[in-house]
Amino acid sequence: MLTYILKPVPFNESFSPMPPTIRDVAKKANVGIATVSRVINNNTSVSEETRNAVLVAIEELDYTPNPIARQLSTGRTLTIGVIVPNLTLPSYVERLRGVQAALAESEYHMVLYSVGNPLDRDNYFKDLSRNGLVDGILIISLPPDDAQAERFAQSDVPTVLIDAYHEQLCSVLTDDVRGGEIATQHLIDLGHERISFLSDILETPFHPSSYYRYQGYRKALTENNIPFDEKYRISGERGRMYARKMAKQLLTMPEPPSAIFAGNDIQAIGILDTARELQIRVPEELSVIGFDGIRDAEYTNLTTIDQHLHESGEEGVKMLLQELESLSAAPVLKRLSLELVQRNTTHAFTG
Amino acid sequence: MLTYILKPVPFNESFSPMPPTIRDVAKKANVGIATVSRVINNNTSVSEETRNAVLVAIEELDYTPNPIARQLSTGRTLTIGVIVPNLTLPSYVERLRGVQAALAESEYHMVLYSVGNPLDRDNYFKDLSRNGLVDGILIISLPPDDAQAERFAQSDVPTVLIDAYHEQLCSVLTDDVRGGEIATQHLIDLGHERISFLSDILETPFHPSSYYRYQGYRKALTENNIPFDEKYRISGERGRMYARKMAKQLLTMPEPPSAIFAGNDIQAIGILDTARELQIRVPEELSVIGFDGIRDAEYTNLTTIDQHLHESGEEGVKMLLQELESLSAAPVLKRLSLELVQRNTTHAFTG
DNA sequence: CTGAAAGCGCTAACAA
DNA sequence: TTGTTAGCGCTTTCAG
Repeated sequence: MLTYILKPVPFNESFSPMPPTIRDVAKKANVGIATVSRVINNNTSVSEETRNAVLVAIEELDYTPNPIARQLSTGRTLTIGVIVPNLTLPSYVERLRGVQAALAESEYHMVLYSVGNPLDRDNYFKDLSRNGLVDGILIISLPPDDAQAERFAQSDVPTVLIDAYHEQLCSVLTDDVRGGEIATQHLIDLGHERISFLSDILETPFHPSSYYRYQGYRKALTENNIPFDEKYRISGERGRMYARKMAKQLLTMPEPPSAIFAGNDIQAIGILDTARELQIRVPEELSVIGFDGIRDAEYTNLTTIDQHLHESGEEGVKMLLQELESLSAAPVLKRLSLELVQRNTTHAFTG
Repeated sequence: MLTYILKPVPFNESFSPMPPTIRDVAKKANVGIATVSRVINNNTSVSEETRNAVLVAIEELDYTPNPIARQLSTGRTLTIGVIVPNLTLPSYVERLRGVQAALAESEYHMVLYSVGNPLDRDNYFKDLSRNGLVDGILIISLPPDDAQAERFAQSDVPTVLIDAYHEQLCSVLTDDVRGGEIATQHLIDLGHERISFLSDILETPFHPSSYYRYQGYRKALTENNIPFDEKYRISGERGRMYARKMAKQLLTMPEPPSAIFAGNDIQAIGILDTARELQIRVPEELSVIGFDGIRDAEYTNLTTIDQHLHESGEEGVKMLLQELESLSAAPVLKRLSLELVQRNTTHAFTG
């Protein structure tokens, strides 16, 4: 019999371990729960008097509406899912900063889905647009394949790609070909002709931007009638350490380049390391230009192509918020501008 | 009458814009929804036969359980909220990387609550532990006041501080005093006596670590019978540019320091900028040591005190996950080790 | 081993 | 202007 009495434990008004619900407020204010809901949601159809009574009850109970219940009821989560490769590269972080800054001014929160391997990526791509966990999706530097893009496009969760492209989806992009061209042209303008291109692997790219930058490099050479020489092109594993090794290979060959265009800033920094090690003075004896415009480029005084990473994040959010309020059909594409930032690692060719 | 017929629109089996629910699966498999739920949750009390039927139905309908509904029902969200200052400082990012890495191996997701100003912070501190949006909270580099800490401690959402301390809460900490001592001792060991301490403002600290490091600096001086000279201490706004200015002030005075201990790596890098500008050779003419062990320190070959930022994030998660499965009462405190990383910016004193 | 039914806390018709 | 009620999609007793 005791159990019977113990189980329900009703009306324990004095001490409530559970947070108050809308029902508690309604009871306290002597109104229906719908009225409380109206007050919470600023619905106009509530008399000033009633509203105040509810407000007082809310205050006294220190009540906060339960977002989960709200989400289930409305179908909106006020959450944006951001799918991003593990924060290994500074460029991802910088883009994320932009996303965060833009999202801070909206009513949306940000859930970070960090991708460590292709499987992670595929899982997030597959589930996130349909499990109701997010209202919108932002994908950074991870190009979806056709089937995945189709899935996103079909789903009713708006999706925007940043630094990735698919014809079916909205995207914020950089013109990597043009960037590669600008970088190379800068070196040519300085009088260089033996110009190397050092990057990560172009053939089976995780992400094709290096390849596009390479195309820009080739284009600039052609336009200036400088023959392309395969021996000045080198590519390998990603990362500063690998860049060092590649740079060493480049700089120790018989007729070394007088300038190197690196696929990204980190690789450019690796080149600077090697130059120091080999006692090659930069920029007097060797010009180096990077690509990205990460903060480290500033710290190391690296000349680079700034692709406005922060802005890419902001623009992505802006685009997504627009989709969110007016589900437009056609994919929008926004190209970001590029900027040559001259610092201390490029110099006129000196014999 | 038409409206009557149009409203319900039942049994539109052929094309369903809405994702399938547990009820659809139950219907298809000819079982009750409870059984489907059991299968989803790997409850053992289901016959192999029934289980298979359900699995097939799930497969055919391409069904995924709705996490929101689940959350409302179970009260668990499988989400960890991470409150972190705007990702402005590299050290925050590095800690976050650690958090992300550790969380990736758990079943939890990560929601980022980025704090731009004290108001943001107070709001997150106030609401997050009781609105049911997260199962646990990780706070990075944001010390709560007594009332806030009390609130966290009372709430049933486990909370762990990283790089912040309060007696009421679990925390992962660095011994900044000891770190300051190690850094200073290193310079003293190299024969330096005119040692500067350059940092952000100590008096009204947003975060007290600089002050603790300063204490370590003083302690080391005292222990080595080197009189402290106020003119060698300078502090000002945070950031590399301000550090440059402060360094200039320090290095252009009559009897400039032969070594500078910077409150953090970014400030140390600012000092290196100024040294270059003033044509003071580092480390031959000036030794510089930083604090933190961010990646930029590696890039710039900076000698520094590595406080294992990445590990702090991992440890924070580990601690939180423990709290999550066994709500222990007593606050746990974990101190991280410190490491002097000697690179190329410190050198024996040369008259 | 299985199904019916009662919530989880809220929103949104609908009726009054 | 208000209250009643029926869900949102799931988990979890409780019977059977």
